[in-house]
Amino acid sequence: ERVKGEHMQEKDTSLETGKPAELWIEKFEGLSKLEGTIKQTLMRESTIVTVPEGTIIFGPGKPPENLLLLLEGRVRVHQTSEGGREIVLYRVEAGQSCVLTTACLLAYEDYSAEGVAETDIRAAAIPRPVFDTLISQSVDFRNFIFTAYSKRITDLFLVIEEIAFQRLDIRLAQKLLNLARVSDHIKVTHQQLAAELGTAREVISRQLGEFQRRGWILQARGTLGLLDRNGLTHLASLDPA
Amino acid sequence: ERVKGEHMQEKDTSLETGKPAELWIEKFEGLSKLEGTIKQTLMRESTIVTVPEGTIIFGPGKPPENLLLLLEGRVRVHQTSEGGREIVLYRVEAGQSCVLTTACLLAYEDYSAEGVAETDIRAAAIPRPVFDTLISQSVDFRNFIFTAYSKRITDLFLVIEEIAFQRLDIRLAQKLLNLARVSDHIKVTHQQLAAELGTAREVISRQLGEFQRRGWILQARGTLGLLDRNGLTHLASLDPA
DNA sequence: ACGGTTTGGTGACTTCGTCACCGACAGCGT
DNA sequence: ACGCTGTCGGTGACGAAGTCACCAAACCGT
Repeated sequence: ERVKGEHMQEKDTSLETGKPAELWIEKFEGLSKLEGTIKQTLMRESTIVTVPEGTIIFGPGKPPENLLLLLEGRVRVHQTSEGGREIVLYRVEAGQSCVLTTACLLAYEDYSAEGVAETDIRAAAIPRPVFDTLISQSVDFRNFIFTAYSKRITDLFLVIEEIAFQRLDIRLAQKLLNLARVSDHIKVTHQQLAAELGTAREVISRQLGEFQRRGWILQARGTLGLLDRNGLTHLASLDPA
Repeated sequence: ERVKGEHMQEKDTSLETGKPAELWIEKFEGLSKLEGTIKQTLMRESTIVTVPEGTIIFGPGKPPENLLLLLEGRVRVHQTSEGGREIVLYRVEAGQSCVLTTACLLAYEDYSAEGVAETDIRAAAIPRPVFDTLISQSVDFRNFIFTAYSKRITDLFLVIEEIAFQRLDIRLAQKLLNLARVSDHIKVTHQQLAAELGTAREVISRQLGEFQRRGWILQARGTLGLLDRNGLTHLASLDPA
């Protein structure tokens, strides 16, 4: 079950190929305004890595030794309880840094969270020593990192507020709308939705059944289609004032 | 209801009084090994502040402009939902830094959490510019800060795991044992316990009623006493394997 | 085509959250 | 002492959510 993808394939585009160094730094809002020399250090000392979908980037017993800056793809960070239940904590999108890896770099203590590549990924890997240098030399880099930490923390606050206080049908409706931003057709199993919301599969099944009875969605094995966005939107906007 | 304690009373012991500067740095495990010059900067540029119990240290609309290092006392960080329900996110004890204040220093976005002095507090306040200088100049200070962030994040992971997956009676038993580490007599209301665990007061009342029926505790208005630690301990150690 | 796995559907039951309401107690002013 | 008021806690009824056991249909590899 546990997909043990092989380790990252390192590839230094600036040295091994004749191509000009990729200007990936510009993809990061917080990094684009770095001083020129800092940018150069960053480009020179970091490596572009690619990892295939499904790879476990970090997790219990897998301390990452690099800070990863995501260029392409998406990483899901989730936690699995003893009872086998799972909850998604947050996602890291392209253009963001995967801060938990730094948290682990400084390896305070064991954590039970795990980071998985949800898609094929391209990322810039910054070795610990370089990270340290950059932090000490650049205000902007510091801001970038601290901002990333803050975002994670506030994300977690949100998750806590939702699982503790928000009704499940509302959260599910929100999640569906979110997943359906590209297309009305979503490819996801009940089990996956349960993990997204930190609940049990049966609960999702029943709730989706209700949504279908109301004509909001249409279910099929492994997929579901939105029929009535308005119905969902209305429910999703309901607050327990 | 909302206790709007007056603002911090600043008091620079090293300048205003003839007393020798307090060696508070040694109280912090991560700071005691700082280089001498860094320590001096820290001592010189920071201020000792005291705040009375009940003061709201930071919260929505109250961006803190200092990094606080707690010398004495305890800070509770909690979140209140629209519906008026409350949950305790974590606590900052003496010897730790109140990282969320730095998170807010870099003011990523609004957060709904709030920090309250649970006891009278003495803390060293480090202004933003000094914080920046220290971060850039000292590896050890960086580690201290990053470790603090990591701890908060892993704390939040724990909270999420508990509210999502753990039975309430088990969590309550654990909380009671935790509160009763000094004395068998705890001074706490059902409402407060509900906030600790992110649930409703009625649920706590019923659960405590059950505990009492089993002879584990004895209730009185605003307090409760432990009669049978073993019973509680047994329940608390029950895992949903 | 076969057997195993994944997916999802269902009923019965427990636990938890919500709502409405009530009584008991402490503090306080007169 | 008396009543007033706000806090604290108890309770019943109900709805929402999680748990358990089990089954059926769809899918997959060989």
